[in-house]
Amino acid sequence: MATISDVARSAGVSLSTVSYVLSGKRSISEPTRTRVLDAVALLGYRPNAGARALASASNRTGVIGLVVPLHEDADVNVVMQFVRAVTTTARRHEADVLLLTQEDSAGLERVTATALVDGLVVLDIAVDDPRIPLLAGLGRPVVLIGLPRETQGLSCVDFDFALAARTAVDHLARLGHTSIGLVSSSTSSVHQAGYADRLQAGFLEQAAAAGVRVATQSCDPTAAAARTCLAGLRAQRPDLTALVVHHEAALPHLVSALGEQGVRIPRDLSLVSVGAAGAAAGLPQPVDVVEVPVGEMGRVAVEMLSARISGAGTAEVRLLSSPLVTQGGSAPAS
Amino acid sequence: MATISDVARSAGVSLSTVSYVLSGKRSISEPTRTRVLDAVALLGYRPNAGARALASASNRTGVIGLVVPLHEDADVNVVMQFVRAVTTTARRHEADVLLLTQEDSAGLERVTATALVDGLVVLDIAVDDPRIPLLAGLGRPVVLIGLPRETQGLSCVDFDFALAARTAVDHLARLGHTSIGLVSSSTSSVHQAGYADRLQAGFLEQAAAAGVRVATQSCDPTAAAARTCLAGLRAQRPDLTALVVHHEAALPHLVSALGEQGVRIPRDLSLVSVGAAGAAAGLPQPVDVVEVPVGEMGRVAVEMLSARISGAGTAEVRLLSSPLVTQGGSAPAS
DNA sequence: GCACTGAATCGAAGCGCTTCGACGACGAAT
DNA sequence: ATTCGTCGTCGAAGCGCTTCGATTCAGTGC
Repeated sequence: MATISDVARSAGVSLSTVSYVLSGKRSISEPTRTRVLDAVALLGYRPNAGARALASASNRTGVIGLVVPLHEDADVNVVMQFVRAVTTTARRHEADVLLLTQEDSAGLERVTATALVDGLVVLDIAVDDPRIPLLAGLGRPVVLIGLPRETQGLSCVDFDFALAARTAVDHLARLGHTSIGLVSSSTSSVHQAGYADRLQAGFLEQAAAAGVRVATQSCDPTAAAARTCLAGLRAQRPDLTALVVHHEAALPHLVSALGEQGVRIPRDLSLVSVGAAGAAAGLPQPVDVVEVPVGEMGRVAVEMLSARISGAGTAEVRLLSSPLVTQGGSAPAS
Repeated sequence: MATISDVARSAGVSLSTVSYVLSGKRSISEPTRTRVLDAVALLGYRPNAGARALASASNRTGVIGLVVPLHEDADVNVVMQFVRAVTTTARRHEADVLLLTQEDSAGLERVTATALVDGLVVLDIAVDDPRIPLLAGLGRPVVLIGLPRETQGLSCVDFDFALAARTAVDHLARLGHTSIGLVSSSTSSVHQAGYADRLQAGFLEQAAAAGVRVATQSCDPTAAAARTCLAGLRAQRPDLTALVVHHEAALPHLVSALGEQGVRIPRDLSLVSVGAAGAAAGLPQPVDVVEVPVGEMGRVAVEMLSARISGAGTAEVRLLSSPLVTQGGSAPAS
């Protein structure tokens, strides 16, 4: 590997001149600039990332850490969407991504204390996440994806699940539906993350405001569970004419089950799904959706982190929202 | 952040003594050792990773790069299994993982040339992968997961798909099956990767050797495609009594379709799946499996990379295999 | 008693880079 | 003609660490 002094020698200038050509932090005459750049190209010189980080006043490594859940009941599709958005956005900010798993709890300390990373994006934050004190004590910028109970001094990005539910109920209520069911996930991590509860709160609030009767039921992502879930809802409210489904993995099974039972969407039942992009694609029956903008959340998280790393911006909570998209999944109540 | 000189001052020793206590590369008296370690604990000292890599003779950063496909038709489940295995194995080798996406083609050069990583694990290698010349010219250890046409001087890990197919056919032939179908994936990336072809070659070879009649058909991972695929196979060979399925995503649809058509496994049809771990779990009918040991492949890749980074080992190709596990998916031909 | 060994420690060099303070040269202003 | 400011460039310091002699101080053998 060529070093900066190889370049300096080859171009017949001093070390510092090469550095200034490359950083642009001082003016350099055009002929010198060209000679240096030619030497760089000739030697295929790339500055050593470690040395650069060591020497620079800002002390930045250009690497951000991404902490992902790799346990069983994390939705791999959603995690992958985050990963994709975070890595591509990081690249736009001249940063690379170091991957940490949630299980490697010592990793947070390790990569920040040893200055491997400039900051962290942490996925899958629980309402009472045990890592929060640790993260706060790291002395490095951190952005959480998720909404802990106490957000004082923390940067957080999340989707406004309560608003999404209110939007869905409002839409259905305006169509004349007066009895609406809610299907949510039954996995514990989803509940620890709190967003299921926030969504349900929004659902109930808007239903109360609109005078809508409700039924709620959790569901596992299997065909059998979907049938049981539907039966449970009907037992609670035989007059159900609409469903809000907040469970991307169970959605296909629910739609199939409805199809098998001869329930036509939207004629017999209106259905609104709240879930990650693509979750409602390729289903045998149409559903309306409020899309959880997973990629957007990852993008915003990196942008916030990047700002904080460069000293700009302060801790803030950003709740994203997205519109309900009708695609034939709902109809006026008959 | 405390530096090594803070520790030295606090312990009343020289810089180098602290370094030797921490690395164990020279003998240090017990009292001094203790004083230094106490100071380290007191100050919460963690050596700066960049400085360490810069100064050390080995020049290692303790970071390996992992190049993953993030495009649409990559199976997220499989990718995630690789990621999990690679990160956990890397940790056992004191390394962290930097994530690169396949799309970021300049990334390979960037992270190696700037000495961000000590080596690379590259997933999803195509038979004629355009990155191979680039990877060879990097001057850093690289382990490929997949099997390119030319493996000269390259470290590769893959599953022996041909052997898996021969195993499956042999198993079925011994049960008296004389007409066996093969279902494979139709996505182009699967074929570029070459393993589908290797599996098919093994399938045909063993079938010929055992005097078994065959039918082959590709399939998309949807319910409709599964039905079409089965119809296609029956059209080729109305007497089919067994199926080898090499397509984890289509497997559930195929099994459902068979169930709907009243085909009982294993009474009416024997079915062997070749696919990633967990792909055959939770199906409504039993299937036998030859498991593609995705996690194992990731583990072996990191182990090989780790050896090459520390100067040990030479380029080699490792083909893993795994046994056929019978779990009620096959029965003697009637 | 003396050179000799080995254990324990230190000082200094240097990894590859950034950055600060000089410094010479030159045109503008006085 | 002298001073001043700018521009372009250089040298040296230093980021935090590892590592290679060198040094000191027992302890050993003769």
